[in-house]
Amino acid sequence: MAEPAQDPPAFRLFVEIGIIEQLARTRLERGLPDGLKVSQFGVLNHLVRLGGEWSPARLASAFQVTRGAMTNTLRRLEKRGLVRIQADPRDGRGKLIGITGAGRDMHRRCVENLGPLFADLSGALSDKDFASALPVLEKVRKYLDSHRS
Amino acid sequence: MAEPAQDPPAFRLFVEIGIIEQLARTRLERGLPDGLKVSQFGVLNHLVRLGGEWSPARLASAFQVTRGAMTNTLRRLEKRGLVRIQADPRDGRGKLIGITGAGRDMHRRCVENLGPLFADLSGALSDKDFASALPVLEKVRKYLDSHRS
DNA sequence: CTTGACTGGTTTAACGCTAAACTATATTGT
DNA sequence: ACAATATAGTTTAGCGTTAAACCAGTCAAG
Repeated sequence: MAEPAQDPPAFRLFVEIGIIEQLARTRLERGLPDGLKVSQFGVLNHLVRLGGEWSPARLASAFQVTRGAMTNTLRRLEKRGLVRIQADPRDGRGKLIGITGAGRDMHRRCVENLGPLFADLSGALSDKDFASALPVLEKVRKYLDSHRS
Repeated sequence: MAEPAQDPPAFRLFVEIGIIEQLARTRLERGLPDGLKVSQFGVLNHLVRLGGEWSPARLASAFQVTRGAMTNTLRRLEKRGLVRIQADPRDGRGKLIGITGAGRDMHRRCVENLGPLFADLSGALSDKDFASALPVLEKVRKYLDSHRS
């Protein structure tokens, strides 16, 4: 049912990645509370883990999406009261994004809801499996990131 | 610039996959002739490699997208004359998709245009690297595929 | 037969993403 | 100081995707 094995390994890797991305996204989204999207949870998770105030541009760069996409994500998060958007006092063009208390609560709920899903996955594959694939993926990501003409 | 290392390996793997999918898709699309999209090239490649006539439902299942998405992709391919859509003589509901001569030509042009990109990538990573990540990704894909409640 | 359940394909609404154009503010070089 | 350039954020158009509702044709059990 997958792609023919005659394709070169690099190509097959991209095909696998494309399919997994699709399946994982819809799967995660079904587990996220209140219709929250993966992109929105990603930003919340980022802010909770790393803390502090982030400009939209830095967030866009961290997630490798366009600034337009980040504008959209942040607007939806703000509309729910999950992040706070202020003007950057040091740069008249800039804004600063911080997480709110409601944002932290929502993040906690997300992590709880996602727990069983990752637990199931850990039954099928070990952390070692995941860890063995990570270095290659990081290399691919860094290559694509730096060589994006 | 990526996701914090404190997240569990499975989570980090999904984050990497999400970012790579995005970067790879836009990168491939810039290399594809005449504004062809990755999803459209995927179907052409499938038909060229495996040959024969395929129903939209089988194609949707092969690529793990909804039938609605495949309807859309096939309509665009047909509008360009790259595939042929006929009624299935054995099933009044079904259709059969086949590639046309123009479709084969387009596929050849795609492969030519994509050549340099994959050549560059082979400079940064070996086939061995790709091959080492593939088994884990296949396991993840199969797990997500079978357990999609 | 005929009813009920299933499957194939389409359509629509809602969302995410990119690319490109645009405004406003910073920064750099002369 | 000033002009040219770069950066921050927004907006719009276009495409892809899912989910859900829908119609038409198939198939199996009474």
